Amino acid sequence: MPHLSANAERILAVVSAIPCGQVLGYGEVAACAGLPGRARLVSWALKQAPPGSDLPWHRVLRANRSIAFPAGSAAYREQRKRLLAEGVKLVNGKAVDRRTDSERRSENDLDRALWGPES
DNA sequence: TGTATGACCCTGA
DNA sequence: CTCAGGGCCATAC
Repeated sequence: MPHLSANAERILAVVSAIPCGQVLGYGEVAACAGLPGRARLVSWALKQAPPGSDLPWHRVLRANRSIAFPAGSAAYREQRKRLLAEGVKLVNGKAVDRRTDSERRSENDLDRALWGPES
């Protein structure tokens, strides 16, 4: 196994800690690993990561929540497949994790209860 | 040593 | 919404 830098190790650790059904941006992962502004290092680390590992690489998206691979490529389809399998919706090429969705739903319910059905 | 490339990001127009 | 400009870091040539 090639020896990865400490930075790359931290990055991969953060990625592996992303809960199922949730997604993070490259920049967010970098910041979470204590490397703000080093989004590029995240992509590099993911490429270096051994295939076959349990690393949930598919939960890492762009800052705008879109898949980083060229649309239609094999990797793109693979990532989309894995995300859908975890309940992550893909609307207009952009991902919406379940947590945000349910939060928004309960938020709407609360708003309706407090303010009434119409605005 | 210097340039080019990438699973990127932010700001401003 | 798009586009351009600058920043970022590791690798390859």
